[in-house]
Amino acid sequence: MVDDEPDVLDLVTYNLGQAGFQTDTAVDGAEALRKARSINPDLILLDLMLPEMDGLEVCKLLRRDPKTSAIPIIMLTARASEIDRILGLELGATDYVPKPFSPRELVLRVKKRLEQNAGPQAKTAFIFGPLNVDVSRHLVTVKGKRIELTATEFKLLTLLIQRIGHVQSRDQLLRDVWEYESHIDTRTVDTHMRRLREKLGPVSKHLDTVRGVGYRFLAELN
Amino acid sequence: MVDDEPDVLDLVTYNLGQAGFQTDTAVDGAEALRKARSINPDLILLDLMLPEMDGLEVCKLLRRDPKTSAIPIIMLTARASEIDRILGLELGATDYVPKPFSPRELVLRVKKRLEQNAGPQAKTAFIFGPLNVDVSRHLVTVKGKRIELTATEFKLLTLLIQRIGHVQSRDQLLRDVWEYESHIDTRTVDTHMRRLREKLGPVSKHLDTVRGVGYRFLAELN
DNA sequence: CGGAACCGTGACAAATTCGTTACAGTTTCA
DNA sequence: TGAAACTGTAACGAATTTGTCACGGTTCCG
Repeated sequence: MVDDEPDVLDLVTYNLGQAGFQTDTAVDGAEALRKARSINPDLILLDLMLPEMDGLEVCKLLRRDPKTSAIPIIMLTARASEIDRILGLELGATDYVPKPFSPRELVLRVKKRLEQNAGPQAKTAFIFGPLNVDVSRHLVTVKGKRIELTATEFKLLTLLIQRIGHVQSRDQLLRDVWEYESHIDTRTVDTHMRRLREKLGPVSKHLDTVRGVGYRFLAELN
Repeated sequence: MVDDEPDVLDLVTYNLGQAGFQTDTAVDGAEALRKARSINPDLILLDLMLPEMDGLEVCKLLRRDPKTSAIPIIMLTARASEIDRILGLELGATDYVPKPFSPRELVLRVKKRLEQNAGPQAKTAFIFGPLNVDVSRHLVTVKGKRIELTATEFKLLTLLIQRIGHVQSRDQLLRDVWEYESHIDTRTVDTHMRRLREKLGPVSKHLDTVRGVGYRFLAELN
């Protein structure tokens, strides 16, 4: 959500959180653009009255960028004129909610919009610096260059990404990637991890070994 | 429990004590916030009618603070209106009990709520001043700087944190961290504690030796 | 006060973990 | 059918972790 009023941000993100959504916030257009490109959110709540770059401009830039052009944008504003609404929608807003609004109504609209998107456009693409992973396309690229992974390697990578930050023990990975049902003593996870790291090159630094525990995918490298 | 009526406080805490719960009390919002942050209770009983800062405000602040945001809050009040209830629930209350109430009913509700929390929503992130510990991410930071702990050190730290304030004997730690099944005479707990303290630096003051008994994690440093 | 128990500390060696190489069986595909 | 790719296992060794021992300072109690 993009809004320069902290109270509104807090109230709406709280309500969305209660409804089960993960949220992130930005207080101005520049931050919004940056985050949209790096996080690739499922939907953006965009206030029109922003400091410096107004919401319409932000919307325009989001729509122009291939990385963000498909993200649904719900515009929020106290502006009631028909011209503003139409302009916003023409510039690419998905929907329009006038302020003041009830958080419940907003949550309901967000829910509905995401349900509509759940089918063909569910989030399946992840970006981490030079690494792009598109799950539905079975596509991994590093700096735009395509990396060929085997089925098992791809499954391992995407599972770690989906559980980003959380350490997965070898037994967990055997259960969830290999679908083993009981504990066995094997080094096969280690071997696949090595192969995956080889193929990914330097971005394999995102694949972190926690000694004595397991592996995890790091969103950020320090 | 937070209430400005001493009779109510005494009655409820007595009944909760009889039911086996440890309790602590606050008579106003400021005290409640301070204690919630330092004690990190399993649940808060919060009266709406408080002097100075009312219960809704306290609830709001508790929910905003990462340290206290996950604590279940049961609201107590003589206010019967639906608006207040919805507002309270929207601000983050877990449940709502109208005054006057039977202490028995309250204890039962507390019990049920705590049982519901015992399973899938167990806490995995802890904050103590500069120290952050995130169990599922296997992440420990001090002043934002990541601290690398070995598997055993991490296990020892998190177990003491989960049993915060309670002294764990060496035998208990050997059983629960090392998974030894019978008593052995060893100094290995002491050694790991030393290593953990070394890595944590000044915040290791939270790791307290109780001579002749064992070790505990202190929520606050005096 | 002195002795015994306790615990922090430094040093060392054994144990464990995991990256790596190599190999062989299985599967896939032209 | 045969070659290539995939997958899992075994063995080796480097790095890290772990546990033990001995010493000495601190605390407690008779």
